[in-house]
Amino acid sequence: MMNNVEDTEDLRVRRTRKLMQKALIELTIEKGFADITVHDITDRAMVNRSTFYRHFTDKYDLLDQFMLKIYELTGHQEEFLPPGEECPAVYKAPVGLVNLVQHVQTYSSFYRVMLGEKGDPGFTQKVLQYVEKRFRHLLVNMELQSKSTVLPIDLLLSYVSHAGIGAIVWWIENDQPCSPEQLATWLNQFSMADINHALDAAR
Amino acid sequence: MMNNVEDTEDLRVRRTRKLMQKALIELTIEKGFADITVHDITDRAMVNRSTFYRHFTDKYDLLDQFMLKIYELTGHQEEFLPPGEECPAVYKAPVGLVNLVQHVQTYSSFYRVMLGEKGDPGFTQKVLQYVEKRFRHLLVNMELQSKSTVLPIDLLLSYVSHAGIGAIVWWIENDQPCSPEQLATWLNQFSMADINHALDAAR
DNA sequence: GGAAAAGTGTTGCGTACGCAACGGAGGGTG
DNA sequence: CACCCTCCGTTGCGTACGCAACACTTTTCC
Repeated sequence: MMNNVEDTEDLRVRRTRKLMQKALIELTIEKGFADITVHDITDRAMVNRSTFYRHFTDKYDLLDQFMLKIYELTGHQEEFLPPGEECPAVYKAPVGLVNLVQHVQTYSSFYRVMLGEKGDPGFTQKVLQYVEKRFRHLLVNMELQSKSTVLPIDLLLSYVSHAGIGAIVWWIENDQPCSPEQLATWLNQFSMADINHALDAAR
Repeated sequence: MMNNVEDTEDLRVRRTRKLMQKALIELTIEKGFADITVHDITDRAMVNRSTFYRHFTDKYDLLDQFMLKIYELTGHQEEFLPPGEECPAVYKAPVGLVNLVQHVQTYSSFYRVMLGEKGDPGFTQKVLQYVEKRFRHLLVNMELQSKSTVLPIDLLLSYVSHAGIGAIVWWIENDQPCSPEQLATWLNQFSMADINHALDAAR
């Protein structure tokens, strides 16, 4: 039991989880995350309540497993700036970032709620932590993290992470006024500019 | 096995059937009824193919079971004109008719295909036969069917049934330009006028 | 306050379903 | 013709799930 992340070949398992995730998303949009009960979810998903506990410990666990999609989408961050190289005037946004923004667009109603007042603070925190982690990873790949001695690196990370979430929030609360690729490109430009600016200051 | 119409308490059974009906509707809209295979349906519904045959003999059977909804919606035809009474200028449409039109509206994309060139002729025939049956039932309730000796009653039934379908087709192919209640009222007015006219001619 | 109701989390047993495999009927392509 | 491929329809076995019931905690309401 509680075979959490892994492959789960059985069609019944995949279907059941999909139905419950779908129910969670719909219900979150309708009444906010806090007011949702396990009974609500299983009712909507046409699944017995006991089955819920075979897969998840609670609704937060279900939410976490939904977030795995984000990890998958951004898991392969192939592209990064070669060390010491100047930033070109026009960036092509990394594939992972475009995937992420497209994913947000697909579930925009859900994210609008979850990142807002009727959402879950823990969710926002987890998203922030993951974004920070990705940025930290990026800096490691750039082999530049050691140079930054003047400006605290954690300040920089918190800064760009919150900024990225801010851009996403603006985007979904204004009904995605630009394409995902456009937003991803801007996000990439701004965050890279911030990072490079911080590194310049540190030199 | 093959417990066709009945209650089917088990949640798994109801869910499985619902998922397959949903898949059928979606696929019909996407590629037409003729091109759908059992594999397509089970794939979309996230159900094993063998499970399909536990519930239905083929896709036509699945389609038939979807039509049961129509029978349920129109099953209780409470209101009908008292015999010999004059038709009032403004009708209130029968509940069953309003329910039917609302149901068509809910699945309008599906009916648009099914009643059109990419649909199934047998489906249209079944709808027509059912509508005829309802009209025949109505005439029996009005206790007026015996009076019609000049005009063949089957001609009248075929006339008003096809006319009703025609109105529905116009309605869904023009994106429901009026409310279901409005359409139901018109349908009721016209068909009742036709029936009474035929009866007058027979007198 | 105290009772009723709603929500959580767990259990054993029966069953609907997934899986793999089968044979068979078209239906195109060399 | 033989060959492959798709789709159909069925079967036996193992398993995920539904159901009912349970104790417990938290909410709601008079």
